[in-house]
Amino acid sequence: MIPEATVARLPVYLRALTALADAGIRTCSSEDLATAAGVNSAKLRKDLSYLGSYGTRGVGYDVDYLRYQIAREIGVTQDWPVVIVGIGNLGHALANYSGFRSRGFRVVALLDADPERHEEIVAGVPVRPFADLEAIAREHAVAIGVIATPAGSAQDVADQMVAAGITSILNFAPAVISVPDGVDVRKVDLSIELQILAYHEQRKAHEHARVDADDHGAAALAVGGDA
Amino acid sequence: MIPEATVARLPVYLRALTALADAGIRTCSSEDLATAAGVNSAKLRKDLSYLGSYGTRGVGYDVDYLRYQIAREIGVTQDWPVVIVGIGNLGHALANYSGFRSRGFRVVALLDADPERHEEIVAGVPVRPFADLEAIAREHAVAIGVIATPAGSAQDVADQMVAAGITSILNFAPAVISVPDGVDVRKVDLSIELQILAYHEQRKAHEHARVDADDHGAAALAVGGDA
DNA sequence: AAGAGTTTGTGAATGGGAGAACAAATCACC
DNA sequence: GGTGATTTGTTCTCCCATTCACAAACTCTT
Repeated sequence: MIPEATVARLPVYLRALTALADAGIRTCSSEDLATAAGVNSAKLRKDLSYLGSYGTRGVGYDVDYLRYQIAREIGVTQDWPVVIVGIGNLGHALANYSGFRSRGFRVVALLDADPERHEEIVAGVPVRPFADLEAIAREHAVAIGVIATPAGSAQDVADQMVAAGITSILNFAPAVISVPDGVDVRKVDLSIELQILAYHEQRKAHEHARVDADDHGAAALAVGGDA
Repeated sequence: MIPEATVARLPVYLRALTALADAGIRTCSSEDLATAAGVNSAKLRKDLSYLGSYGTRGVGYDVDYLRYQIAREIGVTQDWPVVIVGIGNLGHALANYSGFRSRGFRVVALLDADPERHEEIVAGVPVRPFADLEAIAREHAVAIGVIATPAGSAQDVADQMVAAGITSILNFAPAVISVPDGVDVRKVDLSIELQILAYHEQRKAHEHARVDADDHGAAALAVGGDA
C-alpha cells in the first residue's frame, strides 16, 4: 500500500525522468532526480522504496528502467478513455491539452448541454449532447470523467457520470460535489489557488510592516538610550 | 500562525458561506457549513478557531460576519493586480474566468512572446509583448503572476517575474520552476491530477480482480467442503 | 583482491494534521 | 430565575508524512 502523498509525487518523478531521458541521460542518482523533481532526496528515496528496490547502491537509477516501473505503478502504460463535460473556455483548453494524449489519456468524447455547441469540432473531436453521456461511457468503458462546467451544473453532471459507470472524476467546477463510496473525486480550483497565494502575500506585507516598525522602535530606543 | 492545511481550506469555507448567503441564510452551525464545504465539522471548528472566536455557542455563526472575517484573513477584501503570461488555450480560459474578478483579483495585463498575438484583445484586455512585463508589473505594483506557457518557457518567465518584483507565482506549466527564498510558487498540473486518478482506478480494477479470485476460491472451497 | 569512495534503502525520531470527546457558554422555555 | 437543549472552542490522542542518519551494497582504483 503506497501512501497517498507518495502517489501524488510519482507523476512528478515520471515527468522528471522523461526530461532526463530526453536530455540523453541514462543513469541518475537520487540527488539528481530529486533536484529535477524539486524535492528532497531522502523523500525521493523513501517514495521509490515503496515501489520496490529499483536502484543500485553506489551507482544510482537506470533512467529508462525506473521510468517504466513508475509508469506501470501509476497505470499510464495503459490507455485511459476520458470524457470531458462542459466545453466552454476551460473545456476547450483541456480538450486541446497535449499532455493528456502523451500520457495515455484519450479524449473519447466532448459533451455539452448547450445545443449551440453541438456543431463544433474541438481538437478533432465533435461536441455531442450531454444526454449521450451514458451511451458513450458504456461503449468506450470510460472510467474517468472531467467536469468543466459552471458550478451550478457540477453536481448534476457528477450524478450522471456515476450513473454511467464512471468511478473517477476530475472536477474543475468551483463547487463541492458529493459522490457515493468507491468513486474518487479530485478538485482543481483556480481561484482557490490564487487566494492561497494572496494570503501568503498579505502576510509578507504585514511581516515587512512589522519589521519596519520594529526597526523604527529600535532606532527610537537607541536615541533614547543615547540621550 | 495559521497551519498551511487550514489556509488551503479557508477559501473553500468562504465560497460555501457565499453560497449560503446567496440562499438567504443568515446563520449557520458548524455542521451546516461543514456539509456545504465538504469537510468534517470538528475540523471546520478547529480551523475557524485559529482565526479567533467568531461563533456563538448554542447558536452558530453569523454568515455575513464570518464571511467578512475569513475574507479579511485571506486578503480578498483588497484588490490584487495579476498578470497572466502565455495566452494560449489555457491563458484564454484563465483571462475569461469570472471567478478571479469576483474575488478581488484584477487582470491588469496579458503577456505573450508571440508577436502574432499582440493584436488580440482577450476579455477586454489587450495582449502585450512579454518584454513589457517589468514595466507593467512595476507600474501596477503587481505581486502575483500566472504562468500559462509551455513547459520550456516556464523557468525563464519565472525568472523575469521575480526580476520584476513579483513574489507569488501560480504555475500551470508542467515544469518544476525554482525561485529565490521569499517567493511563493503554487503549481497546478492537469495531467498529474489525471495520473493520480488513474493510479487509484487501476488499484480498484486490481482489487476487483483479487476479490473475484477470492470468491471463486471460496466457492471452490465450499464445494470441496461439501464433497 | 582489498580498500576507498559512492549511493541506495531503511529504521528511528520528529513534526503536523485529523478526529473524537468534552467542558464552557449561550439560548429557550417555563 | 433556573433547567435543559444546543453548539462552540479546545484538549487529547492517534496517525501519517517528513527528515535524519547510517548500515548495506556496489564500483573503481591500485
